[in-house]
Amino acid sequence: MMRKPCCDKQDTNKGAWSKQEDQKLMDYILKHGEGCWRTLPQAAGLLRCGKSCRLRWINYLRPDLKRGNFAEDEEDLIIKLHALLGNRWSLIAGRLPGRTDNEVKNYWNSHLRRKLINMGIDPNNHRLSHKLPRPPHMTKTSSDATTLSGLKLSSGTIAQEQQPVKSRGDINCDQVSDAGSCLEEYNSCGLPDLNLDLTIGNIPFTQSNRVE
DNA sequence: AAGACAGTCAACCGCGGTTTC
DNA sequence: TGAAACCGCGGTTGACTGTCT
Repeated sequence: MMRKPCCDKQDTNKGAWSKQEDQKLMDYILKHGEGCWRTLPQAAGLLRCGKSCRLRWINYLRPDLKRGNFAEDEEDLIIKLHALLGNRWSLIAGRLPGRTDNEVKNYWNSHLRRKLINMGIDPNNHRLSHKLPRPPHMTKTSSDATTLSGLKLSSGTIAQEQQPVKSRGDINCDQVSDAGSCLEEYNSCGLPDLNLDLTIGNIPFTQSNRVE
């Protein structure tokens, strides 16, 4: 027997969520917990598809969300992780308590990308870009390393050359599937030691607590 | 004051992997 | 075992807001 489609798109609302919808979703999940997004809208009395409910909960309603401006250590961590993982926003967000992948992605695209470009760093591969104008503090010859609020960026390969991601789950470091193992692979590949301290607050990046 | 433009971010879309039947 | 639905992800869009001219 075939399953029913997740929702009848003709009968669902789209666009911005109203306060009433938020409240219904919040009440339902706080009472029944997350999961079964397909049946949730009807059970919660919402004219939304399950996908939309999930997104709204994860990105906006979850009580453990931090929201507000990103701290400097959060910025540094995003940059470090992006150098390692590329646009794997969910993995990056997993290392930032209270942040969502959507939030990290938006922040990267609107702030951090430009910040790196202004520093003369190509945000795609985290290499110094020779085509871009380099700020004065980066032109000195005594040391060809620069610091981004504590993030040491050597002049050579800062991260692995970011190759186009062919498909989901396809990542450098021989198909590793998470940041922790990627770090191990990364260091064993003979690549530069980046001294990547991937911690935020008091949550160190370890194999035991790594995101899946 | 108003129109143009740029920046931000919530939400949608479509894809690929996984699960279910 | 294969087809279809589910789920989660990254890319993209579009509404809204702030700034500039």
